[in-house]
Amino acid sequence: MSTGTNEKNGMREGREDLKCPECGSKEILRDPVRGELICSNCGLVITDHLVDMGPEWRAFTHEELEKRARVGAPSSFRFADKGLSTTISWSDRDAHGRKLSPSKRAQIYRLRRWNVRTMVKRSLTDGLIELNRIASQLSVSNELRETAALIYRKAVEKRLTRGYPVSAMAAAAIYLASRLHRIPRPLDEIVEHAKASRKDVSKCVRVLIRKLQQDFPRPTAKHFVPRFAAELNLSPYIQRLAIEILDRAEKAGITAGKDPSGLAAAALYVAGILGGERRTQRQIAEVAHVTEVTVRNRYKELTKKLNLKDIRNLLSSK
DNA sequence: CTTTAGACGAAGTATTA
DNA sequence: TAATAATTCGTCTAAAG
Repeated sequence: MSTGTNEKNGMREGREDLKCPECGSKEILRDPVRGELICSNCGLVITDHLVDMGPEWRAFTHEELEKRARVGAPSSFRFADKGLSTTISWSDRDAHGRKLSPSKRAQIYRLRRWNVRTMVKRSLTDGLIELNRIASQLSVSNELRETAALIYRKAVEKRLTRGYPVSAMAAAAIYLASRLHRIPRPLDEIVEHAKASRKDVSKCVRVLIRKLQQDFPRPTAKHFVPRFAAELNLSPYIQRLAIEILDRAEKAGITAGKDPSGLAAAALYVAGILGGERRTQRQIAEVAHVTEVTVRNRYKELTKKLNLKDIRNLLSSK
């Protein structure tokens, strides 16, 4: 596919000099009317996103299907549905049921293709706008946004977004991107900011995983530790302690089938107590998006099956 | 009054036949 | 596809601090 140049981890590190994300050209023109940036080389339209005002302008491609548009108003998404957003049926007959002449057929065919393309464009831009809205509220990094956008674009190209709420698909893309970056977030945390039900979002996640044929590493408890710890203002020492606990839990074989974020929560809870930076179960449960009950159960298991007395020594000896 | 602990059925998930 | 097992959730009760 034509997106082949930028693979799974987004396109590049967040950089502020202007460069086309698609072809790398530095010749970026500014459309004074719309405020859009256009790559003069490949015609890519780069919009700053409309909803938030973070310092980053970020880059999403609405074009890569047709590689022209070097002059005049770039064929932006706005231009796409001018007056012709009707659907065109796929039958070979006209309104009276008569068969169409070959030349007519060819003409209609071209119309249909054009029509489909504009629809693709529309769902793309809608989705990317929504994606950016959610990402802003979650304050995720730009790299992650781009990865999410890439996932979303692939989904649209493969027609996977049909039948699902735009917001659900966008949320799912962010969720999966965060997994790719090994900075997973609990699904519920993302759902909170999406205009869709948890059910729909997880449905979209499944669809994407299945149809996109891409490896989305499963979150492990350890991946959650830094984020949770930061939100709880726990020191790096406590983090190391928690990770050590998780290592042992894994060796003890009590992690299988358990919710990773619940596990991370409990480990931090124990580590906090051991290290003298205690947080309540309530606090921890909140940032981990699990219930206190879950924190308790995991915590009980950890203290029961693990010998935790020597952990401090073990850690300081490292 | 807050935190912790435990019990119960409901609900969503993963595994197996 | 349907049944089964394991897990988490929500809510309630109660003890401890």
